[in-house]
Amino acid sequence: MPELPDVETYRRYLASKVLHKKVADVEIKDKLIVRSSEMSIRSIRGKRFKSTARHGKHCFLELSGGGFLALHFGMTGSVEYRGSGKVSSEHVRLVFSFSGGGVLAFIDMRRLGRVRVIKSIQDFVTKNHLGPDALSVGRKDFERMIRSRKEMIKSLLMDQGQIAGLGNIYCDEILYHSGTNPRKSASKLDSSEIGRIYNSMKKVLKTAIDKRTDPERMPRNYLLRRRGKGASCGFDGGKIERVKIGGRSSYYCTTHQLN
DNA sequence: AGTACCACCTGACGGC
DNA sequence: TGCCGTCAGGTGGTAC
Repeated sequence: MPELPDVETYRRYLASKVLHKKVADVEIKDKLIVRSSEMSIRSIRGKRFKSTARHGKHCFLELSGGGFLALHFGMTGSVEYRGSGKVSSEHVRLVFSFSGGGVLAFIDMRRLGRVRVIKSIQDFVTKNHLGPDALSVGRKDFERMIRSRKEMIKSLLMDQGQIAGLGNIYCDEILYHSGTNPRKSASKLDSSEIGRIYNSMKKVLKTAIDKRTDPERMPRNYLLRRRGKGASCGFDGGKIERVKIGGRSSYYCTTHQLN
């Protein structure tokens, strides 16, 4: 479930579990997810994780001696630390074991995740054409970006090259809160509506991170708790409908998002 | 530039 | 029970 709030939750989890521990061994259980040389991944042996960072849906662990381990979770990726014993999942793809005990596993059922070693986050962001992080982008830049495009607002928000971090679930959530039809052309949004989208984006992301993306803890009226057959809007009881946008299922309220 | 597909992957679920 | 299509919160490529 890895969009920005999930990845931020993983980042905090990693910061609390694996910092400053010495990596005693690295086990690559699935070569498919390793997207830099196996050598570079193996060379983490003997190093420590110094700090954590995140940009959009990418999580970074700084390595002692330079460089970063970059994690991307695809559709089903996650990380799990065990102080003792083994990680039980049958989809463990990569395992770091620490001196003095403990293991960190990268788990990914669908194998769409990617793990690599990089030199600098800045270069990585540039090379991968990532836009500014959705949590740090400023209102002015956000509005300029929206106004420069004609595509459907949802597709635009999903585009990692424009803003990094938003995926299918949270784009729907944000537009549901701002009362914007997901199919509306970005260039047709006026300043006040862009402001509503911007504010919804920040609020939704912060709420999700605060609740650690646990659906049970999220507010009842959130759309992500109402995806599915015959659901009704948490604001006005309107009918929630599903349509395809950019090939992805999109849910919206046929009452307050009709514009 | 915007959109519509296809591909990469695995698994769950509903219909017959 | 088995098979089949569809769907799933990601990204990258192609072609019109």
